Amino acid sequence: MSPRASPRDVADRLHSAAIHLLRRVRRTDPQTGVSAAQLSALSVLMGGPRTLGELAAAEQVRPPTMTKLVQELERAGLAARERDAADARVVRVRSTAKGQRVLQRGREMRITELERRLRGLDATELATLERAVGIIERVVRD
Amino acid sequence: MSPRASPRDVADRLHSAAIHLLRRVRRTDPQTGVSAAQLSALSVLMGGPRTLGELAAAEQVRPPTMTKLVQELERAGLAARERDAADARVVRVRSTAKGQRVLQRGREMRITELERRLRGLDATELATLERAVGIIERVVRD
DNA sequence: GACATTCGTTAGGTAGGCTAACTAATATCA
DNA sequence: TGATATTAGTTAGCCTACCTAACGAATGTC
Repeated sequence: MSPRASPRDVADRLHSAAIHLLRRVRRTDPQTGVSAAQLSALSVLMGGPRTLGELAAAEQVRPPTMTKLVQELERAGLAARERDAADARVVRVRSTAKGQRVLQRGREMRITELERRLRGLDATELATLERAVGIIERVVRD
Repeated sequence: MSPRASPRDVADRLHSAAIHLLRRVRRTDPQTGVSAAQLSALSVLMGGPRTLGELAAAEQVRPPTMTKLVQELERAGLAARERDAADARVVRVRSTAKGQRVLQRGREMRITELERRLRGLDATELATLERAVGIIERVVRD
């Protein structure tokens, strides 16, 4: 067994790995027609409508950023906005059928390369990755 | 035990986790005065001077993007440009001593933010992350 | 010497992020 | 009840990071 890794070592390597991973998948980006930020927001909406604030929190961006992003999605016909009946301040965002189709297709193109590489892993490694992803999401969400 | 995750699911969530992780650590960048792109370019220059084209290729961006980036680095005194003696078309870029110091410090701030979050994990989780990072590095390296 | 190629820059556009300041709606409480 | 505070989202304005197209200057080729 290797000596126990310090949080600092893991942080350093995790950071580096994340950069390299994203650079890798980014290469196929232009072919998808949908940006990473849009895909990511759409995937949150797959779980059902969200208020703009919830979306911003889920995506870990500020509200004005999400306002713009949703405007883009709306213009592209991928999402729709509705005022809440009970509280007229809130804006409810939902993905359209088209949005769901595009998400499916765009996501596929984006991660196909990554997926192909993961196929070479054995079940144990895959399970480790899965657990790690859960930990990362939790740690980052905070 | 949850049903075994498919490579596709893991790829999807891993991709998403990487996006969120980098968004998070990027927030400390403004305090360093150096952006992520600049840090990344600087780290390439640590390996010695590069032509602008080589830098662009290494960073997987187009030449005009790198032109601007290097102009910023130069303005900040972090890198220097020199015309090649043999071929007057090429521009050779090297990092300055200040650039190297700033790279070190900026990288540290990013890592520290992440590290702070990892401190909350127990030993098992940290070990899982460590193994996962190794797997990711191997998978992405190709 | 004419032409093609290569390297880098300029010009102009898009997306994605931020803060500050605003409007509108709702909640609180004297 | 009416004044005040809080909350949700938008607008305005700025920045960085990317892109393509078009260009100038230097070099290579025939």
